[in-house]
Amino acid sequence: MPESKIQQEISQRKPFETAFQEAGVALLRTSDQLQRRLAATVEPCGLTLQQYNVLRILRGSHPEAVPTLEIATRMIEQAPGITRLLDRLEAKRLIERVRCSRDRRRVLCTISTAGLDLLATLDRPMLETLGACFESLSSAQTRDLIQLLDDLREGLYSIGFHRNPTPKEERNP
Amino acid sequence: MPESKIQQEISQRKPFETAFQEAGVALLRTSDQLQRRLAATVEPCGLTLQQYNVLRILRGSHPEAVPTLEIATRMIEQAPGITRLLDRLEAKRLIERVRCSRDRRRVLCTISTAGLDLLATLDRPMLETLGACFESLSSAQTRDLIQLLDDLREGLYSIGFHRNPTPKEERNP
DNA sequence: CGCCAATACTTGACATATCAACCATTCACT
DNA sequence: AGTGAATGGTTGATATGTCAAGTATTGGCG
Repeated sequence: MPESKIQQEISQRKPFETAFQEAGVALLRTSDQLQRRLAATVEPCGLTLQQYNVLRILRGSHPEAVPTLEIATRMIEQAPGITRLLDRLEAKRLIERVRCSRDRRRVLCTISTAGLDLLATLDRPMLETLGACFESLSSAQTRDLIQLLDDLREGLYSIGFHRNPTPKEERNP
Repeated sequence: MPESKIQQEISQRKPFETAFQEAGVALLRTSDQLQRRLAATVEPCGLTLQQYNVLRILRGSHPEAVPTLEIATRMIEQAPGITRLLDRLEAKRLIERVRCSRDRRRVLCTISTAGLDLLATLDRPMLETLGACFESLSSAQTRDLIQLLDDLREGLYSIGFHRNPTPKEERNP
């Protein structure tokens, strides 16, 4: 097997110089594919994957509200445009926002009933999509993959500009 | 170990229902982090990661030209906006485009000397960034990761690459 | 030859992402 | 209190991504 799989996929003529390069390309490419399939699953509901992600976060702590920037730190992908993301969800009446009375700088976000209903209709499709995507991996392989990715992120965070330095304590809202 | 690493990172209270979910989140999140570090490495040269990727593809087949859509298929991330991506690179004089005389529908792209020079200055920084990112993985682990991602994509491709066929319902007004 | 479908892009309209500058509020300290 | 720094979030300019429809060219078929 002179050629790697990724090399064939992107029709690359020269082999990778280092395994890092191949792993990097494989990671980015695989993630992109998964992302597209998940996005296609939520798209019929008029949601982007990021919007779906926000709703999941809010459902996770429902009925407690979550301040804006804490949502940002919990996102799977870094989202600097969190305000406008929330604007769109609020415009669709899927979330509600109120200013915190104890600390008036904060804006507390809650998922609405409509949001909960919408998420409920997506639960099964999302699980099915994910299941289909990971069908080719055994459960042992899936565990290995999780472990490797965890290790990889561990190293990544030590390099710099990480968002979640320390999982901070809960603050009473 | 009641909590998984990812669960801590995104401050998730409830554990994942399936290993697929955890693996999916880990994959997307790790990829996002890697992507940001690579993007930060090419950014000082005024390039996005996608633009860098195009230049790499063109250098790979230099001095032979590559038609537009073939670039798109070789990209790491799917890029529907390939035309405008090339427009920007051409505006910066990093690539050149000419219409193919044998098949006048095609547009052939070549990397310019300036493009080659620019890439040359980025070779070392990119290798260093990648090396730093993968520092926490042994070479055996890196190989395992590549293999797992390859297997995963294998399954992904078999699901179907087509556009979302379901004609969607009307969205929120 | 003449027509039509397929190919290879290109363009326009719109949604979203990104970075920096900004405002309001709170905290720390004198 | 009173000032300055830090925090929490918003906004504006600009870049980029995405989908649908459009143009030009080619290849196939009668």
